[in-house]
Amino acid sequence: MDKFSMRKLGTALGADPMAAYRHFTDQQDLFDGMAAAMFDELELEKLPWQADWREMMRTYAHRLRSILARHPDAVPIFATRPVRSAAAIDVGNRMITQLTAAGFAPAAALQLSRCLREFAIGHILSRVAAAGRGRKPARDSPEYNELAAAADAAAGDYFDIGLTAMFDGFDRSIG
Amino acid sequence: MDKFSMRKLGTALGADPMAAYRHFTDQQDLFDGMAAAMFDELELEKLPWQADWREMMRTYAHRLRSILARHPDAVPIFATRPVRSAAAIDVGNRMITQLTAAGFAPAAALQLSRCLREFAIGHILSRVAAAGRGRKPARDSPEYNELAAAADAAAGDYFDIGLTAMFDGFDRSIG
DNA sequence: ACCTGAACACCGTTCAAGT
DNA sequence: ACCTGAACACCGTTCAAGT
Repeated sequence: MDKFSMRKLGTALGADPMAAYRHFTDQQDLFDGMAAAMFDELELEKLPWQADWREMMRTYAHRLRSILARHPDAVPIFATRPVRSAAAIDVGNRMITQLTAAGFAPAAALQLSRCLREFAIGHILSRVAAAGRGRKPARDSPEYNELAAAADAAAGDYFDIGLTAMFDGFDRSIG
Repeated sequence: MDKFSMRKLGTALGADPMAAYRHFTDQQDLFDGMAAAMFDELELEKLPWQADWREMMRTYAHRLRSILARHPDAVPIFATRPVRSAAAIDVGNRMITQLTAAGFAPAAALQLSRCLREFAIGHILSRVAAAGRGRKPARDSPEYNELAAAADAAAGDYFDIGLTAMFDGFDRSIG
């Protein structure tokens, strides 16, 4: 698959190259729509809102990660724009509500939710970025890739470890 | 300032539009160089390697954030590629060394350093992304921006709070 | 050996002309 | 009212031709 373009989108879907402009005013507008559509994949109704706040937030973060992992080419698009769709605002509000009910001050609840989202996005972004480089010969110094591979093997899948650290750290602010 | 291009880079520096190709083979190659140059701004020799591991990691994360904040247009470029420069490898090795000396298992040291970098990049990326949208009228629903602004005011600068949470969480793995 | 600029194969976006 | 495709102002990259 080669690089995305507005023209290719239309032709790939069997329409004329300008067809996208009949649905979106702009490339930015289309990208905003893509980010909102990815957020919708969270299926907010199915998130465990009634569970313990750690399980709720953990499930949210893991689902976000797996959505982004399914669309690696769209990760940079998702990561570089704030999503302000109805679903995004809804998820945000529910999270704050549940976290404050669990004992967090409103500001701390907001901070926790943001830290989590930022960590998840940074994490998947680095995974996608690293994956995008594996192919090339890297004629300069092939040792780097081996070193990176060895490091990856040693670190394993540390996403959940990072999440747990965040939870443990924020947990202290409840007492 | 309008969008970057290889041609504009040359002309902006008083040379011909193709001048960049005499120094870099590619746009990717130039971007890799930019990311490495930003990493060099860390001035690794001046990091507090001998300090407590928390202070060391905190200083590293804050310096990384302020470097990226100084170059907002380059943040997406930095965030979407792994930096494998000599300075980057050096910083990584020193961090692992100091963290293991502080009592972390090698794998945990690697995980902590990665979680921190990913959180820092995700954090600054979301700040840059949010800042890039403030200008537009947002004819659809101006309330979103006010809501976001109110939320920002309530959350304040929570970067250090996120860092501290990570530290506290990983601290438990030492005992 | 280095520099230049024309040329190629694309882009995003607009808009007059068709139906 | 919707669709089409030509046109405009760009891109990244290559490469023959100059010096």
